[in-house]
Amino acid sequence: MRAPIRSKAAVDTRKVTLGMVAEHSGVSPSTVSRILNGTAIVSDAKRESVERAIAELEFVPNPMARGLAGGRTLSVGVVTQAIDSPFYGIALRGIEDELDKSGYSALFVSGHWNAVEEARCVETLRSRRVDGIIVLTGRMSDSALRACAKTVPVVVTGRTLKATGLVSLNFDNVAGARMATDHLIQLGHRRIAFITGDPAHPDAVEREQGYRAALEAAGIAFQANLVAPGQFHEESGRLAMEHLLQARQRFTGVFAANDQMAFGAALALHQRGLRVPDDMSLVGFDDLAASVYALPPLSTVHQPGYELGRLAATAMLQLLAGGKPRIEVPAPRFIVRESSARRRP
Amino acid sequence: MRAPIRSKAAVDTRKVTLGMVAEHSGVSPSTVSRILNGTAIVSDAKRESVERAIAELEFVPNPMARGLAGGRTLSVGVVTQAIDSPFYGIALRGIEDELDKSGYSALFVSGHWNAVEEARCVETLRSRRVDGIIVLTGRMSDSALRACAKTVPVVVTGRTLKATGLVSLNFDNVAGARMATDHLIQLGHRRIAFITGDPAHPDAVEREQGYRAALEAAGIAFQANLVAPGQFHEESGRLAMEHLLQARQRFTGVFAANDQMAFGAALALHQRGLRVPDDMSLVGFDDLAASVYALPPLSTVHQPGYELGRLAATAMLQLLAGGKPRIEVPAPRFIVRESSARRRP
DNA sequence: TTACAGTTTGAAAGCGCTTTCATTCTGGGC
DNA sequence: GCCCAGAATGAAAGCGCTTTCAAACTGTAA
Repeated sequence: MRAPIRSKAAVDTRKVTLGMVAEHSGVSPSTVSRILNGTAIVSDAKRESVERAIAELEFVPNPMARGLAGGRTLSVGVVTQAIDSPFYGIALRGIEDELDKSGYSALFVSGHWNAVEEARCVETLRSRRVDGIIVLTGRMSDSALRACAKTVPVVVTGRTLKATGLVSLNFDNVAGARMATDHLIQLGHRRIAFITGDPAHPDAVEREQGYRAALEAAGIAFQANLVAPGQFHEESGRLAMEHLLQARQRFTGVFAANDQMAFGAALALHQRGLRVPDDMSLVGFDDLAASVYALPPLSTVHQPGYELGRLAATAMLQLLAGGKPRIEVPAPRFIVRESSARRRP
Repeated sequence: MRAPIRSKAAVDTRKVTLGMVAEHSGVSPSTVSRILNGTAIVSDAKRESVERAIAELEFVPNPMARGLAGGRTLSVGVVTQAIDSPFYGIALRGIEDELDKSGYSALFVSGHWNAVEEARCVETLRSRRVDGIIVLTGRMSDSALRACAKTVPVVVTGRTLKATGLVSLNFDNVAGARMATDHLIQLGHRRIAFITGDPAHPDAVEREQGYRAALEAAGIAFQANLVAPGQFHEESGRLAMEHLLQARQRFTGVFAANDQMAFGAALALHQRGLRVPDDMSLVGFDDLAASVYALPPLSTVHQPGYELGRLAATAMLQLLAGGKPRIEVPAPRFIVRESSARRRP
């Protein structure tokens, strides 16, 4: 550090220690620590003088020392699948924002949809002594998660799981998928194709359930050949659509288990010269930021990614504070845009 | 990962300390530390016995203790703008991947395109004692960055800057923008609109330079009223296009300073019933993953986000190792897809 | 006034690791 | 056979903070 302008405090910020603050304000280190952490009652006089010293010296506690001594690191690990995923990205932001408010910081690691890598991620986080772990969906087994929760607070999204030290936040995928399918049905569609997500992913299974439930409720027979397998990414959506089209199935609407696949499907349609929604209605799931700008803008189930992230962080914070979080996940909403239209007579 | 099967070591991993390893293998803690860090020569016999003990006990060094004692944290901070940005997201992944290989981990913080927040981010990172800081573009002044580099190694993208302890990786935006514009010119377009990025952002300025340079080289006069200001996000692109259209300017091609704005522009065009590329050619910049799935797929300048991230991380690693990184940033390439076509006679 | 519960405070012992510094071995060179 | 440079190792002092534990007060009941 060179010419830090700030007048008095040309002090090398990095080197100001709690001890110096103590000395500067004429109290013991213990007292400073107590004030810092609010661990005990301290007379107003001392508190004030210490606070002044902290300000003057620009003291910033060293998180490592804190962590070493106190056993807490004020950091929480977040296991995501891909840091660049459009859906998880926004959730990460929610987590970051919320955690930040409480002075915690997030450590992101990506499992890349791979149980082994995910386990490694958790190890990494544990070795970094994070105070808690947030798992965004992920591939690890429920039991692994439970085991993990034995030693460190865990918040997991995309599952419903009960255990001590473990909070799960599950979005109602079944209801969401049902809304999407119902929407198509209400527009007069009867032959509705479905592009699934990766079946190893609970979200995918639940969304298929919703699709089937809607069909059943409307008295439409489920047809296995109207279901094409996808992997939740664009290319798989394109391929699935391609597949559906090649199979010469007749259908007028498609529900893709997420928006990314819907984009891929839209491309396949475009390449075949089919127009959305005139020739084919298309709906997705997630309501990514990009869906508003899809051509045509995509009708889809809104999933509050940012909010979900914030809620997960909130739950973690409560867990860390020793509470029993009661978190309410927002209900799904269907957003009608331009990719779905009444079935042409 | 299931039940913690591993026979003997049902030991609580988190509690195995270097001291225990020392005891277990009959040497002093110093020796264990030396082996761990390769700081000195140790007889083969001891080394072996220590390594065995480490394996048996499943010892994992505590990063906090290491950090406290040794002054290194094996973590590098990354200042990004928005963790959910499609472009930066992929770069983050590159950074993560590369760092991971060397046992470092990344700490991401988002500045949200705001110099003040960014400064706070840097503070946070410093207080966490990261070993180095990678800044993805960002808003801070060059001098602030230089000052920062005095105390901790810094790698910054999106600028060209010389200083000790500071590496800058700049992508050739001018050349890229020129390629995009040239492409349109070669297709016969003469009246080419440009949607700028946020002028506070160097990338934006450079891309405009490239646009102008291409025009000039082709003997086309620059027209200020064919330039509409954007902010690098979709909505601003839509608005800019709207603006251009309303101004009743005549033009047959549009170059948006990034893909996100191109998406917005495409939507505006769509809403006006104008077709791409038949009525209007559109090109972008960045080559986001989503651009392949845009309708029609977007012609754009490929920017190697992942690679850029990896390179930044590599440079940081070299800096940390005390080297003088010589990093070569890949040259821009133009990717022709379907959003651009020969101007109709 | 004395004793005692309750409240503030400080001293000191770590947290788990790195790193001097000193010590014990080596093996040559004389 | 003796002395010394150099190699291998260990002892111990921190790194900056938290957290007992005990000491020093405070006020109050007897």
